[in-house]
Amino acid sequence: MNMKSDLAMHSKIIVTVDVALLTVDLESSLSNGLRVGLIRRDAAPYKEALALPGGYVHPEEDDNTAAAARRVLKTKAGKDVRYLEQLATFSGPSRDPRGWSVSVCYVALEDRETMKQWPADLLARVDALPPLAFDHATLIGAAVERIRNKAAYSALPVFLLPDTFTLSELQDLYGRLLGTPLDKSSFRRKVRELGFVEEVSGAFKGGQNRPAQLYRAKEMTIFDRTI
Amino acid sequence: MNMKSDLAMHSKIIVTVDVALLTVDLESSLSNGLRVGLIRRDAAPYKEALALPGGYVHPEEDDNTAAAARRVLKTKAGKDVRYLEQLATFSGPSRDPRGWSVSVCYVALEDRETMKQWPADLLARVDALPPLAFDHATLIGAAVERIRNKAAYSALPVFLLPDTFTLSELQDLYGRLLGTPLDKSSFRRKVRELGFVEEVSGAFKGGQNRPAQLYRAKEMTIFDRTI
DNA sequence: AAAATAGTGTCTGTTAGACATTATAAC
DNA sequence: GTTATAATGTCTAACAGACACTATTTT
Repeated sequence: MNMKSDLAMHSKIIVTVDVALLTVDLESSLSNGLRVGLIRRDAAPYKEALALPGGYVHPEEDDNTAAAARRVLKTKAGKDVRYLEQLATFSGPSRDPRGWSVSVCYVALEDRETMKQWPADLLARVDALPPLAFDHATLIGAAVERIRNKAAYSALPVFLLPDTFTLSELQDLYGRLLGTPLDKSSFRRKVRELGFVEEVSGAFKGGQNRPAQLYRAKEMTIFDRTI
Repeated sequence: MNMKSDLAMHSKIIVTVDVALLTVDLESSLSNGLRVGLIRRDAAPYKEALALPGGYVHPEEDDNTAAAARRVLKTKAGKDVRYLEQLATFSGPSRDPRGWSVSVCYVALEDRETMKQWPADLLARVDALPPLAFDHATLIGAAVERIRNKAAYSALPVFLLPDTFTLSELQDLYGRLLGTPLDKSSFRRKVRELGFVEEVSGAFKGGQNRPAQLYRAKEMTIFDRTI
């Protein structure tokens, strides 16, 4: 098999990116609160169906697939995403009815406040997904698993919270991701020793009771290498 | 930008797979013993240069990129690989002189005995790589990092050993991957409680001294989901 | 017996979970 | 004061690292 025939075959492959944009709703008490941002497709295939934001890679425009993913999100959400990480690449002859396709899938994290601008009916609970186009339910499952796994040993979940947050909110978030309630004392000990947050001096969040100290993520904690 | 122009642009993208086939040489005392299987390219670009085994995805033949990676390895090594895992996808306009390219990269693990059939001069130490084609040095770096990270909490490294092995060999391997000598007693305690190996009853490995019990990996320990 | 490696036992400092206590606000 | 949540302190059981010890082979 020579290169010419390889190239001939190759040209049939569809190359896209898809992004699982995750956020968490700390209000909802049922389920873990994880939600994913969907779009409603305006073209075939799967016209009118719900799907992850995604699209073709544009070689003239995109410097790599991560840039393509950022461009797609910028188009759909109107702003740059705070955190983007490559998840995995899905491929095969039947996942896209147009033909043999490769989709490089990314996970993005955004806090609930920022996601307010996303249409509420397109923010689906990840544990109760509606029917989705392509194999996007599978991608979301992989994205959720990735973020859950990382919650156990990294500071990454802070991207799911606003710029400032209380330790109780952070604990609630980790508890939801890990699927188990955490002990307050142990959690704070851990957070202190890992040292990825710092007090916002003098800033408190008040409620019906004792106000809580606000914290922010320390500048450039190394969360992960992004490719 | 309509779909037609998208498709037109899209057809320029080169889709390949590359495989970092890793093994470990427990004899070598200098370095960690990790080695990667290379090939010498027989066609442009980078003709005559050293590179990872890889090639175009064949839509007619391959059911997905993992199948393409297995096919490439089968062609180069003549046998099916024991362990294959998707690593990451690398992309961009300049990593391949032929044009905008996407390479889905895989990590494969094989034991040293099996790798004896690989030409010795094409088994490079990962900590002293020769000049390589494309961005393959980067891919190898990512592959090594992945395997090192997994060594800390999984049974995956057993694929770097022959079917049967002694606990001392297993400890040596983990120590090399983790970059630190491990305590014999603690290591055995851990291996016992994780329970991913079992004795091969009556089988011992003799040397200049007390023979060591041989073990094998238990059938279908779950190492990881492969996509 | 000496040498070398396999394999086990024990001690101890650290840590994570459980839970009690104190602190500070609203009402 | 009561109530609610923030924040800290203390106790304990489990565990990991260090290291000593025993076991079994070759020479």
